[in-house]
Amino acid sequence: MTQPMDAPRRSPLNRGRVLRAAVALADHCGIDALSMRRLADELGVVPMALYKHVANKEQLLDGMVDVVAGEIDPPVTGADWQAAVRQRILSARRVLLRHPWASRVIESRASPTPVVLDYMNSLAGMFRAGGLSVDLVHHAMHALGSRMWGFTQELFSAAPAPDPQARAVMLRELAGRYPYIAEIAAAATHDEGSLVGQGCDDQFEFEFALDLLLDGLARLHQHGWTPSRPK
Amino acid sequence: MTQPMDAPRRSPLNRGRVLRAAVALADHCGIDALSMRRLADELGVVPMALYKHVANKEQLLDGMVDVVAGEIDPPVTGADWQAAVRQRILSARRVLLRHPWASRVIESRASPTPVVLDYMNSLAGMFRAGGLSVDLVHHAMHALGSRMWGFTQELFSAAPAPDPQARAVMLRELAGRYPYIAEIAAAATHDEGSLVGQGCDDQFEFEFALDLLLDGLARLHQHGWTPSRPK
DNA sequence: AGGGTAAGGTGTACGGCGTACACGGGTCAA
DNA sequence: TTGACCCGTGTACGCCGTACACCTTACCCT
Repeated sequence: MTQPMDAPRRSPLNRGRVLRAAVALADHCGIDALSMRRLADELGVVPMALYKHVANKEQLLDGMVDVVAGEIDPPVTGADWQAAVRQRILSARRVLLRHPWASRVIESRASPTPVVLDYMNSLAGMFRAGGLSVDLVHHAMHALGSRMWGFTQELFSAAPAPDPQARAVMLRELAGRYPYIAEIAAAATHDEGSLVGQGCDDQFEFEFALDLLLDGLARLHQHGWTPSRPK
Repeated sequence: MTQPMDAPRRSPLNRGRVLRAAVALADHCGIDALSMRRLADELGVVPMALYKHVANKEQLLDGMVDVVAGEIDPPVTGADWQAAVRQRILSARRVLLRHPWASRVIESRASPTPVVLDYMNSLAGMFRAGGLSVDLVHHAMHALGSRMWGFTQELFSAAPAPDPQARAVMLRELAGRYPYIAEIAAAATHDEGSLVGQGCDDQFEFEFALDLLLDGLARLHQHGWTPSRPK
């Protein structure tokens, strides 16, 4: 009499379903919309039910990072280390662009999960395979920082990109107090779109900086850099 | 009868006092402890009183960033651009180390305040004074990213730094799954302290990466880099 | 067959948060 | 005297994460 057959008795939750639902929710509604209550709603469940599968919200976020880290392509083989690292990081970037919330969440993690360590370990291994010394690899990882995940800070990315006329006005008053920023913005708007943040090609900027670092590391490596003998 | 003289009728709040108190509170108790209620308590006032001086918490955080940005030394004069930029950024770093919460807050701002624009503008001006093209300065600013504020992500910095014995055990099990991370950690611990995050000298890592970028930019500049002709 | 155990979903409740809104007292100009 | 204002107050709302006790269901062991 407890209607055993009309509702197909939804399959029980598990950690994987919770994490995937959380990623989907963050993808669609933004990370700020991700609350335990909202996520539970989305899964047709009461908030406290989630705590049977994740210890708390921090661990939920850890798990979400694992999900996106798992989407990064494995390393390519048969290329020189610089190209291989470059490709891998650009793959990470493509993943991060699919999950715009992820960069902030990655930064906010207190300690790395095994999946995150896997990625970092494999990246370090690619440098090592190219012959770089342990010390140089160490510094390389630090120098890359969050860029190894395919994102850069994008300080102040929220440019509403107004119409051309309003933009010209804005540029003019910018030029008064911030001439150097204004000239950059002006140059960028000539080429493409709007103000800084949209007027410049984020992908180009990312690759420019990545190559600056990788080229610099390659140069140090070629010249036999050692900790005691900088440059 | 309303005791007009026993309590010296505390001077009225103002935006500056609110911001300075917020900075002090974040310095002492961490950014997570900074709530409007707690800050109001600290100022001997009711929470809603703060809203007469800052529009909301976001604007409070903006103001706090302004306070710390104001502590950065002005540019030095008479040095070549590379040394000048380097010194300025290292000054920013010293400020940020005094306010450990600030890096996260800076990253979280949606759009720059005038004070923040001042700093970025002046940094761009230093590059320009060195003769770099507008485009190269543009890319330089992006490549620096948050590093222009003197910090790097410090992904996963929270290493409790246990005793040497426990560290050895940890290193051993690290070596099984993450050999390349383990060798870095091992090399770093030989030299100095504990695991990654403490075992390596953050200041050295920062300067290494900063110089890698600045040297790379200098090289591009020397070789007459233009947007169309990379490398 | 029966009873114990464990897994997994529920309901209620607590303390904290940011902040909208109406109010009150003080100061000062008209 | 009156009224406008500045600026601190009090109350209240809706959100958050999550502790804790509870109930149902499924399964295993005797």
